[in-house]
Amino acid sequence: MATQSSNRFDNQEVRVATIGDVAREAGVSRSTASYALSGKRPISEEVRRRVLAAAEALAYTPNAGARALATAQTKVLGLLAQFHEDEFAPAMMQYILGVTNTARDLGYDTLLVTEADGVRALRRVTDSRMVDGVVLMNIAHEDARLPVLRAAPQPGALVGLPGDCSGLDVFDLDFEEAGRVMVDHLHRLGHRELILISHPEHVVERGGAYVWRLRDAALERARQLGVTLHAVYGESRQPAVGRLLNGLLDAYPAATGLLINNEAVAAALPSVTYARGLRVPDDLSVIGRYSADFAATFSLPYSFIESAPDRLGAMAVRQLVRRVESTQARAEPFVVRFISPELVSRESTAPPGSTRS
Amino acid sequence: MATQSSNRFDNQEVRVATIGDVAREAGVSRSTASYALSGKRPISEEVRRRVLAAAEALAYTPNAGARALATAQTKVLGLLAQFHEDEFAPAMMQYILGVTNTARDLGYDTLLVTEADGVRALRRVTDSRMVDGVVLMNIAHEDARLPVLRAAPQPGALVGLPGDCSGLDVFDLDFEEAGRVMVDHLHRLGHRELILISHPEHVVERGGAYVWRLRDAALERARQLGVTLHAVYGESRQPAVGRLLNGLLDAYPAATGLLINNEAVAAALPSVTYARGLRVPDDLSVIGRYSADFAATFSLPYSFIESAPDRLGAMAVRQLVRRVESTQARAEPFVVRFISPELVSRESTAPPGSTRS
DNA sequence: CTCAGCCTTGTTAACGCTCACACCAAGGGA
DNA sequence: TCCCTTGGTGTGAGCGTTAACAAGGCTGAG
Repeated sequence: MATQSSNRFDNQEVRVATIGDVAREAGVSRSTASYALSGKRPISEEVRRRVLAAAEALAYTPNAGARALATAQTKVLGLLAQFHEDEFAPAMMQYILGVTNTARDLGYDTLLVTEADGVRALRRVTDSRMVDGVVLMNIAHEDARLPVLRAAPQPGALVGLPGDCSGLDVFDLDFEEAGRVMVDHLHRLGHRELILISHPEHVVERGGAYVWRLRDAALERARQLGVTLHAVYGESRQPAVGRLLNGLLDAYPAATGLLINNEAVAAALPSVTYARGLRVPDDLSVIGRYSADFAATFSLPYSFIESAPDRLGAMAVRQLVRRVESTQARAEPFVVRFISPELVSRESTAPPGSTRS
Repeated sequence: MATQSSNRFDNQEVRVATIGDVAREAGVSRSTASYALSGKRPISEEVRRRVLAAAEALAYTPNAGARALATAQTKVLGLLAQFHEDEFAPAMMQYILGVTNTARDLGYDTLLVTEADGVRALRRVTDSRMVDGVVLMNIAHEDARLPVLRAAPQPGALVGLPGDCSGLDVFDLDFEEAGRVMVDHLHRLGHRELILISHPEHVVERGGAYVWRLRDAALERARQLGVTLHAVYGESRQPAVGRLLNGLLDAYPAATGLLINNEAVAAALPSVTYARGLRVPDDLSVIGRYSADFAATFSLPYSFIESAPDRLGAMAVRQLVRRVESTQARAEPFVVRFISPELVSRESTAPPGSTRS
């Protein structure tokens, strides 16, 4: 179970090379070594070679803490995500990867903070100057973190739309348009009674605006088109999801289309339709809202609105880094950008067949 | 689209309070303020109150970079995860949360590094002293990062079993035992022909030992028990997964049990069984291997071996922090710990019914 | 009365890096 | 001839924090 061999920590700390060591090895001053490495002022070819060789030989890597102290830049971005009880964590992964990968491409590392108390977490990472900027996720309509962010010395970017965007760069899917696209699409095919399943009610209570943004826009469009739309809260776990779906299909036998603004419900739907002998799209047309990646990994055969989590994460990071790196960019007005919902066809919609009932 | 209001970065940097400001405000020296805040040496009640009040009034938070430089401790752990093309990212989320949450409980933040080049990433975060220790995930049998980790000045912990554990703390599910438990369980119920679906072949080629560890142990046990076991590679995406499953069920009509060591395949199975009119467990017994959380969110109705990602992440972090914080703990021998596979019943197994064919 | 020893606080030197400010030599224009 | 520029390099201060060392005042024992 446990090896008896002694370990590499037995002998005292191996001292790692500093820029002073590199300078000595190359026979120059510390600043010359620094400049040769950074290229921030002209250095003779001869000296530059010697410094580079010395750095290579000593496997020199600048000490991040020291550099941060001297430059007031950490080259780290904070990523604040909140995972509430009962939330659908797996879908989050795509957003996170969008952020970490883009950050790295731009030369930044990412501090992932999943602390439940988001306000305290944000205050901690900004006040301590651990990060040059922050990306906030899981934005609530009235998000308690926003006042803290606005007062922070570092810039920040949001993935998700809050009630008040002032003083912030905001990126989100255009959920209103997504709702309209869903309704339009099925209306055009001839559907006249639809069901829209959103997230669980507690998500709304927590201020998850994307729920009502899509729903209200869908309801409005349905009203304009004379389509009946039953908008209901969803569930995020089994067996509640299954019960809910069966209950809805029983309650609205004339509904011929299903709109799903909730990954967990979409994931649960295939089992239910198969169990009930419903054919998609012959008996029931379905449109979801998630990412292509998510669809592929979870065998979701439905047409869907691409939620583009990676693109959103990337956009937020790019704007954030712009502000971090340029005083000029810092002074620019804040932006609120929406990604247009794109309907990806998986052929799960068709003109309504005979009524299901 | 963009507000015209000027922003808070227009005026120059708000200088944030340093410990010097706190000291001045409290009328003491910097070191006294430091000691009063850290409690590392006795301070009179009177002075301590003054310092605390000053710190409070100035909203003082220690500068992380400066502290790191002075103490040679960053209070940050690195989490190195590699997301290979075509890998099943969502299942990763649970492991990550296990790490970040436990780290935070112990007073550490987490630097999430998802860079494709894991060796370079590891070298960067350790050499630059950005982190006090690292947790490595997605361990390959011959993982190129391990030599780097062994040579690093910081301790590290692995989630996943490499070929050579020397000089490392390792935590993993006991995949061998998991394979045996699966086979034993179905054998006891009377099954005599089973199919085991693993990960895609490229996972094995990349050195994903958990694939063959479970498989080989299952094959060995099956041999001992006189059970026929068809072990095959899986797929991780639609529509390949569906094709694979259908193909297998056609190819082995006498098989009455399915063992699934692959989240993506498990997620895809319900659609296939429903489509084929197969009842679980009446016509087919199924056992998966994933986490309870995963099962709940993805409506997976199968009995499964709990893979306990959160527990593994937490164990790794706890051991890592022990080593980071205590010279004594550093000198202790390295450990390799396996979590025992626990079979969680969802009643998807039963004695074999009439042969499916 | 003196001095060891404790309690409390201050002084100062790091930690490793960057950058503003010299400084020097060589070359070119007036 | 002198001065000014320009290219190349060194010196040293400072980033904010900690901690080793020093030092003062007080108590109590001899």
